[in-house]
Amino acid sequence: MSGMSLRHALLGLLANRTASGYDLMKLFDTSLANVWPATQSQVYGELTRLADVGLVEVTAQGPRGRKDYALTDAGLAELRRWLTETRPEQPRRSDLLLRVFFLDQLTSEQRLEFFRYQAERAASHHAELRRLRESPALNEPGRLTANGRLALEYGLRLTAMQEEWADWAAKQISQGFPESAGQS
Amino acid sequence: MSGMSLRHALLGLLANRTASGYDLMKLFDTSLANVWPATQSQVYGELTRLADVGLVEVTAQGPRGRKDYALTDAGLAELRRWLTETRPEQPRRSDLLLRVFFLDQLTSEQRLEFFRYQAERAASHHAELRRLRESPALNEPGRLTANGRLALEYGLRLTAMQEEWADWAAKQISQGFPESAGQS
DNA sequence: TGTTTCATGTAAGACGTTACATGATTGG
DNA sequence: CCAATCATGTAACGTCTTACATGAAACA
Repeated sequence: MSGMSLRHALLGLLANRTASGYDLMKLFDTSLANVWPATQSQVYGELTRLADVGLVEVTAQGPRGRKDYALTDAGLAELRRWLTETRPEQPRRSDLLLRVFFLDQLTSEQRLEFFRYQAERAASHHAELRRLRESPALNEPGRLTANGRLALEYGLRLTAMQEEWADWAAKQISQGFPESAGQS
Repeated sequence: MSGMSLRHALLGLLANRTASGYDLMKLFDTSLANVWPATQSQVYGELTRLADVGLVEVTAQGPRGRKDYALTDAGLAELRRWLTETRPEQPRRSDLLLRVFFLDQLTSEQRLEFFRYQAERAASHHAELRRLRESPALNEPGRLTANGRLALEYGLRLTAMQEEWADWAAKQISQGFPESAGQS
């Protein structure tokens, strides 16, 4: 009962306009791809559950069994409650940092390679986000895009920091730190 | 079959010294708490599975049914394979950025408060990590602590960046961006 | 003798992923 | 008429969390 963020992502998207499960899927693959990916399976399942508890409702049926969902008053209230009364949790698990803890299992050369790769990957991710910032989709006015720019700025700063850190770590290692622990 | 990082966390810890499930739990609660938390339930279950596939083995039985586990040759090989032949994935979901996408549901005042809180929280997390850096546990020599310092530096840079970003976003908002969208 | 610490295990449920399955409609 | 797109749904499986359950040994 702690997370449920997929649910709130759906409510948030429906606050803008009504949409079908199919429409919502596309939004997850485009605007929300970098902050909260979701699969088709999840979207349809959660929409049914949301309708069951009255946070959304089907307002129209289209061709091919299409159902248009809209936010109910209860749904909007729940969205605002989530935004104001609950606090975001930062992610606790890092695949990257876990590896860093066990890096003494490798040779200095391999450790260097590890951080060089991280620096490179962060740099290319950063470049990708810079391209996204200049893309036309982000520069037309609109609610989601205004907020999206704030999120994008986070990504730019994060990837910049990651590159600097990896460079720093590589330098530490090439200066013989930590005392070349070697294998067992 | 993609992740399995809990498995590798256990292998990594057992590369240092043999340990019981109980010992490993304590290590998860201390050294790995900030990079890969795990519950008692998970640890015991995964240890049995690791023994089943021969990556670890029980080398001694102690009082109270205690089992000491050690890494096998296959286990060490798997640990090194994971470190060198697989690439870390960065986390894709952010509870924080998801909220940012829907912030237009709030008033400017509430949005300001949101970012002020984020700045504050990042600052206090940063301070906590600085305290950890000066703590005696981090300053005795040892394999895990040398690597831990690299991970800690990441945390310090991350929290610093988060505070700067939140301050920046608050400033954007107080300058009337994005054009005070208001409620529906 | 009683409490704390050590020590291991199982079960139920939420969430997420991948794959399977089905079919209508549109457009060339 | 055929292919792509639109559109929804189910099933199996893996991981993680919370809670339940049990008991031996140490120590005061």
